[in-house]
Amino acid sequence: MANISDIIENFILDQLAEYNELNLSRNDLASYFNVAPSQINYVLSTRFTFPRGFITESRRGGGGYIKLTRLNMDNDDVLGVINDILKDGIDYVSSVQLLDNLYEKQLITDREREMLKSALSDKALRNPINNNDMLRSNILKEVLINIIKES
Amino acid sequence: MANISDIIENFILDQLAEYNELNLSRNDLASYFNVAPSQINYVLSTRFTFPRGFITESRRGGGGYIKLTRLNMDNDDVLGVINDILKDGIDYVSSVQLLDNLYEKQLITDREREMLKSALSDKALRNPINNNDMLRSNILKEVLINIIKES
DNA sequence: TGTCAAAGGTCAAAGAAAGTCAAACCATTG
DNA sequence: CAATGGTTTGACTTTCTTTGACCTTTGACA
Repeated sequence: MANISDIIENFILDQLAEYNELNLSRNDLASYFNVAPSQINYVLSTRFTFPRGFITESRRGGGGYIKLTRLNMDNDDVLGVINDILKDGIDYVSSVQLLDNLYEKQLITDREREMLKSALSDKALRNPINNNDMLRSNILKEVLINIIKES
Repeated sequence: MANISDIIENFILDQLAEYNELNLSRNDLASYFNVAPSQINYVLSTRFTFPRGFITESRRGGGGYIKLTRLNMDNDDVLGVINDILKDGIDYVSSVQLLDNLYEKQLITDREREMLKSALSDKALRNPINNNDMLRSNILKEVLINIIKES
């Protein structure tokens, strides 16, 4: 239990205790704990995962960073939906129903719903190989994650 | 945000806040921030781009200058942009810049911008054949048409 | 009119992050 | 004690930034 990954995990959790957002530098963190930089990725990808309620964004190059955000777990139902539709795609009609649902729950506005309907329409997604349902669910998933991130 | 390019970007945005036009001297700016003059070009070409609603004109030689103009985009222009920028696909970075632009013009909200960024991310669009740029522009097109219809 | 200094432009190399992936390592457990 | 699965490390990749050397354009003025 005293492996360095766990220690780093706790360190990060500590930092995160006060705010739901944390900006960290992979190199600094790595050298602070005297580990390979990629170990930070390992910790993030095994501990701070989406199912556990975290998401990360990052930027490379000079002034790069890794931004870690803790999701608000009040959004359990949305989380459930995400993992459901994630599985095997969703057709347009169902996705509209889903959007209506989110609107009813006041998780998205009317305008947002309409925008997303456009974005998820077969016309928008039209492409050579017909994987629209899968594509739709991927897009929806990213959007939903974004929504619960913001809230 | 520890990189100088972002700082220069903000500085310029600050200057630009009041008017839609700004005349700047590459050399002066560069020496003010203590960077290579070409860094100014870098900032301009990565931040003050057309999708973000800017154009630059310049003149060399004695009394030379760089003139930066923020485009004022109304609904009609958005249509133009649709046909222009989106014609043969758009990469993620440019599409984000376009969304930034629409946000600045108050045609979409911050939240809508973030949602659309998610929807247009490579992660969301990931698919066997790599036609992300085309797909992205199709989606964006549908959404923008929808927005204009509403307003 | 020709020359030259004063701009700005271009491009490629170097630098500064973060990401990926596989091999080596280690700890648990049947 | 061997198999399994989680850790740790390091080499290589990708992305973004910074710098500098060299190029082109322009206007002034001898």
